[in-house]
Formats: sequence, structure tokens, C-alpha cells
Amino acid sequence: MYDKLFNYIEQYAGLPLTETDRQIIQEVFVPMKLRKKQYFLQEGEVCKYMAFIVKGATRQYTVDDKGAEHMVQLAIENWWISDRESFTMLTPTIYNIDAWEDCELLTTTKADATRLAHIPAAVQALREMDINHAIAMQKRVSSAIAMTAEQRYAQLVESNPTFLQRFPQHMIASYLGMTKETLSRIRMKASGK
Amino acid sequence: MYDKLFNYIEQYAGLPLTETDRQIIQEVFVPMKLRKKQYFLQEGEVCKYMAFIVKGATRQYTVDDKGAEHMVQLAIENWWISDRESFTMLTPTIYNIDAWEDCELLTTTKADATRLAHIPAAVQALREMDINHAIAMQKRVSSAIAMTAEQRYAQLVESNPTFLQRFPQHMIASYLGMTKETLSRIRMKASGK
DNA sequence: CGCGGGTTTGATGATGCTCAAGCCCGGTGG
DNA sequence: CCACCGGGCTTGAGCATCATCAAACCCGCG
Repeated sequence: MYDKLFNYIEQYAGLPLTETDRQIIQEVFVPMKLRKKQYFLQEGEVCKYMAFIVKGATRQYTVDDKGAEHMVQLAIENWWISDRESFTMLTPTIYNIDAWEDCELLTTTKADATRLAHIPAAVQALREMDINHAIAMQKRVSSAIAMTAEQRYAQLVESNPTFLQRFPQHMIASYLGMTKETLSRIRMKASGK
Repeated sequence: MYDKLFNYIEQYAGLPLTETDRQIIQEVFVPMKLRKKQYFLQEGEVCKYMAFIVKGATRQYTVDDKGAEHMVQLAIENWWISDRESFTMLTPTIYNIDAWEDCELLTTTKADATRLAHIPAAVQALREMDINHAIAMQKRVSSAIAMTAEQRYAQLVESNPTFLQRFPQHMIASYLGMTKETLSRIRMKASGK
């Protein structure tokens, strides 16, 4: 259960974890299961948990006034979920996060997470996590403002082909900032050639 | 010169800096001046510096195959610039960063920055910086995929009115993911009402 | 067998882009 | 002091891309 998290931390930090470190991490992170469609976070709440995905897939999205969902993030094993803004500032979130596949998570709270400050590898890994998240978001911004729908899809095929296996097309479409119809047509054209 | 940076750190960390801390920070961060239009980073280089803007304004952008520029970030006093990806992974960057107004910066390198690890307030502030950056980017993603050009402009007026003063309209337009003509028409319509 | 979620297909139209011209204004040099 | 120039902004006409709406299809599952 915790092995994936240990691996993640050791890999990102480039440092091994001691037995005591592992002990502490097991106390700080609490397992949680989520059934498909179950919410991890709902608009209006304060995001109390930050979680590491051991198994499963989740989506983070906003809902507009017409009831349409807009995917901000799709996440699978070894990714982190939470709304950093709500989590750190304790403000109500504007996002929803729910499970698309049944999930096993390791969750922690802001208070518990402070205990990690004494584990250099964990501090380092969390820092990397934030940076990676920022980098990923920056790439999405730059593709959203600079590329056509077709190019955005091509980029996803290139960089995250797994998503295509794990999530239905209409979610992918929303994630790419287009409608399911447009995505469907793009895929037709791409495979036709 | 360094005061703005000290303030920034103390404010974000919620901790005071000791005299020694200040001493170290002054050694770690090197002043640099940039004239309008001068590059801080060019596509293809590795990003060697991370910088705090004491005074001035910069823009970060990509250039597509048709030669069009796409603004990824606009930054002014109290903001940080660098390509986190290139800076941390030492890979060549795909971005350009240059000065739109004459700038005074405080720069540091990856190696020098490690010295900050001994200053809790600095560690904390840098962490906040990353988180804030990620949050800001996430908001841009969510508005880019979920909102119309008009709504995106309205949101900017709401959240970053200063930008409208400091940057020419065609840069704002690019930052918002639309053409200068579209932005011009939106502003006409908005002021007409 | 029929139902529901997901995907495809088609027709229509709005949004926003492209290209082209003209305007405004501050700066420079004759 | 004026003429000219260039950068930025506006305006307009036509067009491409993509969204919308609606219908049909596909397929796994109860």
C-alpha cells in the first residue's frame, strides 16, 4: 500500500528513506478508498485533504452556469490530487474532484503534513511535486493559447497516451478545451490518414 | 534594493529574518539590470537564473512557426521569473523572457539557491511562490478551457487591472489567448455600455 | 430485449481569426 | 516648427474553426 508512495518519494528526492522516516510517513498518510463517481472534494467545501493516488483515476473539474463540466486535471496512479489553493489558504474551493475509477488513496491533512518537515526526502519530493504541477499547468496554458484543437490532441497522444485508455472521450475533449463532437471528428481525420 | 525581497519573504513566511539570514540572502541573490527589450532567457538556452523583480516588467512567451508570439506570463514587481522546468532539470527552454520596461532584478542560480535551505523563512517563501505559481496557472487553464474571450477579459480586469496599465494591448490579447483585433472589439463593446 | 452511457454524423451558426486599410500620437530629424 | 515615421490601436469584410443542436448508432449489462 505505502510502497508506491515510498518509491515516489525516494525517486523524486534521490534520497533513501530510513525506517523511522517510513514509520512517520505511515502515520501521516491515512488510507482512503473511493468508489467510482464518489466525491473527493465538492465545490464550496474547504479542501481538507491532499492525496496520493495509489490506484485508480480521478478528475478535477468546474461546472459552469449551464451545467457543463470543464476538466482541469485528470489524474492516475502516482499523481497527487487536492486544490492547493483551498488546501493552503483554507478558502472554499471552486473545483470538484471525484473518482472515475475505484481508487485507493493515501491522504493527509495540512496539520499532519507539517510532520514531514523533518524528513528531508519528503520535503524535497513535495517540492518537486509542486514544481511539476506548475510546469504541467504552464504547458497546458501555453498550448491552450497557442495551439489549434488538432495540435492539442496530437500533443496529448504524444505526452499522455494512457489517458486515452483510461478516460472516456468526452472527458478528454473537455480536458483539451473542445467539445466531444470536435474531438470525435479530429480522431476520425487522424486515423483516416 | 534588497528590501523588497526581504519583505516578500517575511510576508509569505510569516517569520522575521535575522541579520544573518539577510546577510546570506544578499550573498545568494545578485543584482542585475535589464534594459527594455533585453533578453533574460532565450529559446534553446538552459535557464541558469531565477529572478525576483524589484522594479520593472517582463514577459514570457513562445514563438510559433509563423513567428507569432504567445504570452505565457506577464510579470511585474514582486513576481518571480524563470522557466522552472529548464532551471530545475537543466533542459533547454522553449520560452523567451525579455524586459518590457527597464528592470532591476535579483538573480540566483540553482547552486547558490541551495544555501537558502538553512533559512526556514526563505524555504517557506519559495514553497509559497511555487504553489502560487501553480495556482495562478491552474486558474488560467480553467479559464482558457471554460470561458469565452469576453469572460476572460472581464476576469483580467477584475483580477489584474495593473496589467492593463503596464502592457500594450496586443500583449494582453496574446496573454488572454485572443488576437489584438478581438480584444479591441471587446473593449469597445464593454466601454460602450 | 431494452436501456443508458458513450460516440458518431450532419446541418447550421456564432465566435473569433485573417488580411487589409486607416487612424492616432509621440518622437526624430530636416 | 513642421513633416515624416513607426508602433500601437481601431475598423471592416470575408472566412475558418469550432460549438450547438439533433438524431442515429453502438455495445455492454441488467
